[in-house]
Amino acid sequence: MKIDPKKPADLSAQIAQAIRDAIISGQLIVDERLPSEAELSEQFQVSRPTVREALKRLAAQSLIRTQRGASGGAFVNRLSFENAYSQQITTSTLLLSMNAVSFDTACEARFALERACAALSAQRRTADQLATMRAEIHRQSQPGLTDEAFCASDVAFHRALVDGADNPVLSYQLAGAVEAMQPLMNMITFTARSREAIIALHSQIADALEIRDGAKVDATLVELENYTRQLARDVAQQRRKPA
Amino acid sequence: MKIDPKKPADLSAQIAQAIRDAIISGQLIVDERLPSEAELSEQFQVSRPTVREALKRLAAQSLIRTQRGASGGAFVNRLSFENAYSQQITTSTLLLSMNAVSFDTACEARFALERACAALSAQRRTADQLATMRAEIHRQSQPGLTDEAFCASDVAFHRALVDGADNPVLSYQLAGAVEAMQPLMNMITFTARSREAIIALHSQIADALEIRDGAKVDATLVELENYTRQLARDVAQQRRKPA
DNA sequence: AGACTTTTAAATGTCAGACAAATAAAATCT
DNA sequence: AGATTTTATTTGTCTGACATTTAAAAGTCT
Repeated sequence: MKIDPKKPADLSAQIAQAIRDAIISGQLIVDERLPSEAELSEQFQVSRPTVREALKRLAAQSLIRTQRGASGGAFVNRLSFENAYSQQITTSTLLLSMNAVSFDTACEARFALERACAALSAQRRTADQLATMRAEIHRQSQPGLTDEAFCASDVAFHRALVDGADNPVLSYQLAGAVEAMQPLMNMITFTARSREAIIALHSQIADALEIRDGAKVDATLVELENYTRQLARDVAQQRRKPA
Repeated sequence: MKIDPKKPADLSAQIAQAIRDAIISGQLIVDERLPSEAELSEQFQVSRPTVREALKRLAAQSLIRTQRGASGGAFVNRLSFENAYSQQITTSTLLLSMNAVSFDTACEARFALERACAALSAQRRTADQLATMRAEIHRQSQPGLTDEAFCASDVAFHRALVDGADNPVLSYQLAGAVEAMQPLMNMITFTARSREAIIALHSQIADALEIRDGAKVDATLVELENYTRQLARDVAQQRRKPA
């Protein structure tokens, strides 16, 4: 683990990269303790604040965790799927908002990815997951539900669908796509009629999953995608010429 | 932008979160300059090193960039797709290696996602992208190619396929899945015969894309997935009883 | 001896003050 | 006016110190 002494700027970034490389390459394994900040500053020939800046960079990526006190220190973190989820969601959300990704583009990506899970989920979904989906459908049909609550339930429904594929890597990838769509979905106001239509499609999906008909799930997702995009177009149109 | 003075530990994390929230909520917009470190330390009533640790955390997530000198400072970064790619790849790679995700699981996810692009790519792929794919196929058939180079070309091929869908969100999501597979793929040694088989399937995919036959692309990807998983099984078997 | 309490040492968290280096704007000179 | 020098601002880094947390060691009592 060495750093280039010729490039004096961004020492903390170099040190962070050196430690990151050590973790990625397996030189540092999960739960292993890094040398103390004092030892690291001696190893890299920099001051402790510089080492600390490097460690904070790694902590921001959940690559390490720190613990105070005797026998404390910085430890290599097991990057859990949950940690990765939340990072992915933050990143995806910012990516969409900062790059002015259109609703259509985001929607297309989200449904394309979700359809990738359809067949697997039809094969493997558990009774529990199906029950979750039914429960969310029921919640969605409650009167007096706010748009935010409806959206949240929508996310939970699709989350259960994705989890049905029983592949953590897929769930992880989809988490970003589905959750990052929420701010965009929140721009849509769901009328009673549009909610009905969505709930009907959700029910169709649940029915298809119940009989493990992957093709039907896929087809219904296409319908749902088209309907969602239509709703977004309507909102855009109404904005253009308001009443 | 306030922090809780009652929880004295992890001040830098709190400050980072406060600034992060301000960025996500749109209070700080792209390319806006943050207050100087001195001003921030006064605002938050902490020392400059603490502020710096917070800023480094944000820099690690590419949320800000810093510039030295007069009229320098920390600026809100436009989170580009490219920045997000590399972070996603790092995260995905670590996620797979640290959680002992099986080859089958990763492979299944990767191809499921890639198949999600197949139909779109068949519709929209440009002549350029097709040419890239042909070029990579040609490279793959060169004799004396190392396994790493073959893998790299394989990634480039699939990258072009995904980019053909002309949806940056899809490309971003897929980047993680495809690239994170590389360390796992590198465990496979590609014999001359297996390379031939893969190249044949690649050619089939390119041919199908040329005539914009999405279903054929999809079917061939299924074949490729099965073949890849078979190769991995063979490697595992050979390891169990080595000659 | 064993269980409980106190002390101690090690580590991170935070602070204050200082200087170096880069950089753009202002001032100066030709 | 244009080129050069100076200056002020800001980040990057260092030194040294103290606070806080925590586990282990030492001590104490039963």
